[in-house]
Amino acid sequence: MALRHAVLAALLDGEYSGYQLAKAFDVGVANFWHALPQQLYAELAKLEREGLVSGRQIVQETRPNKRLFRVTDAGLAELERFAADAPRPSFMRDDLVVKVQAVDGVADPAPVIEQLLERARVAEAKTELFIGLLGRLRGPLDEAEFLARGERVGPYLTCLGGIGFERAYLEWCHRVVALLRAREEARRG
Amino acid sequence: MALRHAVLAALLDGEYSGYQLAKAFDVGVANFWHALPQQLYAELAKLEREGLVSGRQIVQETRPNKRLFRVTDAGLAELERFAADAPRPSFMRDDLVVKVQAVDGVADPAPVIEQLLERARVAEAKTELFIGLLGRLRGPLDEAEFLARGERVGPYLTCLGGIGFERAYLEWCHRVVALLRAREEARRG
DNA sequence: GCTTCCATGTAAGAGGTTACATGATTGG
DNA sequence: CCAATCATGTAACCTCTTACATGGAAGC
Repeated sequence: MALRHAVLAALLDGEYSGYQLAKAFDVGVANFWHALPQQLYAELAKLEREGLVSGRQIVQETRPNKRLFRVTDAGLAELERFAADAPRPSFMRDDLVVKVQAVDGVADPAPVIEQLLERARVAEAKTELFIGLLGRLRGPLDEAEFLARGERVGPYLTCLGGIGFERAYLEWCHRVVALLRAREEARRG
Repeated sequence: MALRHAVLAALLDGEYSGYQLAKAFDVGVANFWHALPQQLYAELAKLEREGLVSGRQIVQETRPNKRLFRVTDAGLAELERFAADAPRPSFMRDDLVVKVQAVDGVADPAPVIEQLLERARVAEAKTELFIGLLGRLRGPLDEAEFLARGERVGPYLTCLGGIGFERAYLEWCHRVVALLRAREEARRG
């Protein structure tokens, strides 16, 4: 039951439609939570029924109509309650890590190496994206200034976390690839 | 459908019971996948029905009987197939990150700071655990030697990844805590 | 005596993924 | 002309979590 809180947290930035949220929670982008569009539409409907968000219809002519949502006072109270709750520990569940764990049980490590390289490219792309986002968040201020006196530092901090995570992942990918290649050469040569 | 592959990967090390696997996939330890005991018992039963693992009963006198499982040839083939499959991207889903994202929407950041400090302690404890595990995995060899010529480097590599991840998380926790505290002081003073 | 460890499950419910459905508009 | 973007959902399915159940042995 934390998707609801992720949605509420995202809506602290302003009004968004399900579609816009879906992009923010997308596979390639999501710096603090991931969810599919279907989940978001369902969750928004539920949150609205419970009075934690309120939506208003925007009639558009050249495009489909949309509904913009904002957090209600009850929603803010729910977030406050959530923040004070004991967090459930977060879990590692990553296909690629399982493949590396199993890498010396399989005959051919080549596909794993390929996937590590692809994941490294993804990490680099995400990092650049995040760095751009940091710049937009902090506006004209420099980082120290923004962090000390900016109004909304939450997204900035999670973005910094995302960069740190991606850099750690990138380094690991490179290290594992170098090692698997060295072992392959040793085996053949 | 990746829990099955995580189980197969874990069983590459030798024969284990559901109970032993449950400890390895436990909340506090799990360095490459997390799962609850119930999931593992169910998954092992399923894997056995499908012939990917085979179990043998160990009758014990002072303790309950147990079943030890090992990977079959069909299981190895399944792992091989899995390793070559396109990986599904791994997702960020972490309560604590959501709380930080929302931290400037809530009145009192104190509980979030407390949780970040606790998470930092967990990261340190896990890191020590992982370092101990590395030592046991590499045995008498030094790291370079083991990585170059050791037989089973998969678990070593995922453990290195776990250490890198925990260190990144730890640094982020410290940074966020320092910042939130500075802002609290500025707000009050 | 109380807790923890060993050892294995069942059942119900919450949460997440995959597949499907619709339809105009904008860009290459 | 084909693909992507905008915009919102439903339905079926799979996975994961929570709660419950059992019972002896070893340690404090």
